[in-house]
Amino acid sequence: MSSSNSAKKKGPGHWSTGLLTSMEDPEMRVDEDDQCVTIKDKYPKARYHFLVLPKEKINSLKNLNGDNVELLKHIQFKGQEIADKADKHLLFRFGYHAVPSMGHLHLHVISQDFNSPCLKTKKHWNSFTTEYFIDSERIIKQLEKKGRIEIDTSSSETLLKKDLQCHICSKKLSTIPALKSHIALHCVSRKKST
DNA sequence: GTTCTAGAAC
DNA sequence: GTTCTAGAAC
Repeated sequence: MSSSNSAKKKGPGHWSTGLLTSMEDPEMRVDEDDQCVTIKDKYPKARYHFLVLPKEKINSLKNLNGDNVELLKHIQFKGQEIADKADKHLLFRFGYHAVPSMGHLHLHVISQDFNSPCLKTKKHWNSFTTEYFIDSERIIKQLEKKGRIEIDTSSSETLLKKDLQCHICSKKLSTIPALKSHIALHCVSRKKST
């Protein structure tokens, strides 16, 4: 009896649909316009970590075609605007994960300090500091040129297992805590010193 | 994507 | 002994 769950209330759903839920929650929205919504990442991997999502239902990079170029340019512009508003003096990157865990296309807008307690694993680190993180500009150029995005899933998996390496000076570190202590010494994730 | 935790690594 | 990683989650 307890196994019947055809109730009208819809539950939280599978974890991978979490972004859609967050997108629709007004309290999560940092910014919104006719084409896209910006939210804070629920588990930020740096001091500033936002996600920009198109309102149009696009599941992943593989679903993009030449018609989406203007939308992607708009999403990147929005991301830059949000980053600028957050902190003009911090370096940010704007890009997509090669193989994201969460459904619905999302641009990561992330400051390059990577100073966050939510950054805990090798996968976290490598997903933002190796080629697993694909800059928005590259995605847009490839879309303009080829009309679609090709991702090599198996080589992406390999990237996540790479040895830990500082994104600024390339020093190799053996553990996450050692890496975190190391990057804290770099104060160069700022654009300028005034 | 996260949480939890066994056991590897130190 | 503690720290840290990595794999299951029904």
